[in-house]
Amino acid sequence: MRGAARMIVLSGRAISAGTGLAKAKRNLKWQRDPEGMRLRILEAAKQEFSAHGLAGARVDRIAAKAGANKRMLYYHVGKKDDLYLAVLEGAYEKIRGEERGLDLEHLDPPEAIKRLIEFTWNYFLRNPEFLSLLQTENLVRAKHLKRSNKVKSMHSPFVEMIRTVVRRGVESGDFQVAVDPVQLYISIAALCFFYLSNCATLSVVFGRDLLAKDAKDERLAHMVGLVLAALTGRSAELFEIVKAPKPRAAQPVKMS
Amino acid sequence: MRGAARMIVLSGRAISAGTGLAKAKRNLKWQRDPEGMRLRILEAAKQEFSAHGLAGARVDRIAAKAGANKRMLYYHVGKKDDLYLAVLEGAYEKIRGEERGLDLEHLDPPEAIKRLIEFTWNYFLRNPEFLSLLQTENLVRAKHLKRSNKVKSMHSPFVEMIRTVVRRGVESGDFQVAVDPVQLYISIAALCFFYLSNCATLSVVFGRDLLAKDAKDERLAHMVGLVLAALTGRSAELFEIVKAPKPRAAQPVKMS
DNA sequence: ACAGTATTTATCCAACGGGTTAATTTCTCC
DNA sequence: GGAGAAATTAACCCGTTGGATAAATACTGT
Repeated sequence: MRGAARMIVLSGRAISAGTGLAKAKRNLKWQRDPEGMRLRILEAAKQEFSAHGLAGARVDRIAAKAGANKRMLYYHVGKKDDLYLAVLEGAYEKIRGEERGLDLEHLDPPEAIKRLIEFTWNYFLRNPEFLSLLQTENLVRAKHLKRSNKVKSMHSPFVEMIRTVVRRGVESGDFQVAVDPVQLYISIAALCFFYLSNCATLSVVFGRDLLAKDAKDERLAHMVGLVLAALTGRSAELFEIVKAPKPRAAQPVKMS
Repeated sequence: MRGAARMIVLSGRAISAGTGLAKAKRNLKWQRDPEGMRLRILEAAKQEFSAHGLAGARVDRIAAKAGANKRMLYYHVGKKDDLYLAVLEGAYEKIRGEERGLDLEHLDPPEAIKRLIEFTWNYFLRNPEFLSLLQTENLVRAKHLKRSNKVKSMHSPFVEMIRTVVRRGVESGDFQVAVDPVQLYISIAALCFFYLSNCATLSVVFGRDLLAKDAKDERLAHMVGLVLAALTGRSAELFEIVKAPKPRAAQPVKMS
């Protein structure tokens, strides 16, 4: 239940929306809005932690970004570490929620895998903070995640989903191998995750802008082609079908 | 040229190796060893930066770990950022060096790809700091890397190597597709990198120890199978050949 | 309208952390 | 054997930062 209807107050000064109303309570300095405040704090914290990591994040900056007094962070959430964990849990909740919304049961196996890859790719593109947060959490060896019962109980629906898709694919003859769904899930995540999270260094090393529209399209086509080719064994067709729309652009990297 | 022959002095106190020698110069507090000092500083910095990231790293800890006075860091290398860049450059130099040592020209294409994957996997396993450093650098959008002419000029030999391997594979009929070598290189790195760098969170999420011997073997087999199956189109055989040694262990993850 | 509570602001502070200054010691070359 | 340079230590500086304390203000039920 969000208190979203409430007027939002920034840094102690009320936004005089209707002037009339504001004048009525003339000495109004600020309004209460605990739920809204909490949300703004978590949103600001998410930005800060994903932009600077756990150690690099600054509590004061979070407060400023949330339009709140620093004390509010401790009042509504807790100390820096608690704040960070809350953000992390929120991030997992969000992706798990979207994952559940994507039912692939009714698609034929290759199509289902393709859609799974596309979803993962687009989710990462739309939620770059998620990538940073995961990296940050891995830097501290999942210290916080281990403490979090909430996250531990949030299993991704994808593993079981992949298991049945693969089984159906094998039975129908579409797929030639019954790969371990966990391995496949990790591989799909890996292909998307690494490209995007290491985009900056890769772009420098290869001297290409890997986030350009064309580059992203090409990457998605490659990933889908790679995985489906491996599963179906029909490499040639799949790689071509997938990248069909493009009339074969010249390769930007030159060799000797 | 390392001054390695010199006696190493820790935190201002000489290690009295030969007692006789030490007594000869009785009031000896410490010895000079600029090259050794620099190496120890960089090694300590590498550990610190990879363990805690750039913002989380502590200059004092680096000094302590190097058995040096804090001032030495600034004297021999520079400020924190310079230190970090030096470490990063060193890491790139090291991997590029090993990459060059691995000539795959004389192997037949599938074997070459297999060896490439194995090398990447094992390098990451042997040099986990490299993974952290890359993540850290990406968190700051490759800020330092962009400033580094040294790294920018260190092209990985793999891209060109992959290009010729793929071409040979297509010509010989081993491979069914002429994938873009950059995409393939990124994909191989991704499969290895993500699994290892996100090991901690993945282990929590899946409730498995992904670094157990068996898990690692299984992962390597999966990656080789996936990539080679995609390239050759012979999914079934490859996945089985690759994981042949194992008599099909029971799956630890249970479903409904 | 008023008492009590929930929410928010205003200040403060002790520890930390990067970086610097100045003195000390060892080495090298004549 | 000693002067000058190179390497190293010791001590300090000061802005930052996470966190805490206490006072003020808005809301709620009666």
